[in-house]
Amino acid sequence: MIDNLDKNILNALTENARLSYAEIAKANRVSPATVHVRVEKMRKAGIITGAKLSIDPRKLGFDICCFIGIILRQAGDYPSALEKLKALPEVTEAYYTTGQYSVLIKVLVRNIDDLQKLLIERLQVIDEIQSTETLISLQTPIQRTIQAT
Amino acid sequence: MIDNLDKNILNALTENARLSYAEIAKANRVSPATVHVRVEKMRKAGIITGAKLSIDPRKLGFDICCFIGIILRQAGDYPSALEKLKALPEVTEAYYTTGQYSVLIKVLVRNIDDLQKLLIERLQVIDEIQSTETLISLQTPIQRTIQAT
DNA sequence: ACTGAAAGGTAAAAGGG
DNA sequence: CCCTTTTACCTTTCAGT
Repeated sequence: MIDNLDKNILNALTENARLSYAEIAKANRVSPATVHVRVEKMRKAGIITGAKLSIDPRKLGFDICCFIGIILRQAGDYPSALEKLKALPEVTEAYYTTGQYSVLIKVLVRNIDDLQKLLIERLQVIDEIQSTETLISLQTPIQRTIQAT
Repeated sequence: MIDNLDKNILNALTENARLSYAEIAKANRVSPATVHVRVEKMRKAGIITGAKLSIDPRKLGFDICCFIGIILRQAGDYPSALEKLKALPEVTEAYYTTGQYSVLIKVLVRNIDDLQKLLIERLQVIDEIQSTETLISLQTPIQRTIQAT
């Protein structure tokens, strides 16, 4: 399926997506054309889905990161609740989960006031939501990508 | 601090980090060199922290994504617990949080067996950890970056 | 399937308004 | 502060092995 060269290319690019194919090629003693072919192959296979710039949300004024565990009234409420969550730009991630909560979302907001408004005026008014539990993230000490092995 | 051009560049690149400066320049009716200067400025300011390849973990055999809420025995246990969590490659994210849990981690594993082994043999044996609660993510319907506004 | 060379395009640096 | 120009490098393609 994927060999060592593929893995090395993936691991190099997941660290730094703007690394040139030429440099990766040199490190792996192959030609830049080969790196190009491999990347295209993995893109077509759906292994590589894109490349995103990493930005520091705090530098853009989003000082608060938190997770909100959402408990829905009924399991069947999930699709319509999701549509309403998608409409909130502060919600950057959502996970449909088993366990404690039905949905776990990650939100970025500018300050505590914005968080409070989001919770009271835009989340808790959603009919499908029974209750929410907020976990404010004080620090993000680990942030990395899975290594291809 | 940052103007509209900066914001447009950020939003374009957060969507697709391999977009060429020439294309961004054309869309904003400025020269490619200007885009380059702005990007460098934002990199030096710490707004842009890097670029990462997005990959599909399932295509690499990591079929299970879950969040684990960790309750520590004592608040002071955090630094040493964190070091032990960093040593586990399956832990891709960690958040130090207020509320329900002390630490929330995101883990990627290949299958249920690996999850069970991780929980029992490598997490619950950590002295600083009092208890854990696992939320298995069945689906990730929202995954996006904050928009600069 | 990889390589090497060729063509086109892009990034980065320098100079001018 | 932004533009144009320039140079060097990079990506991408294709014929050949």
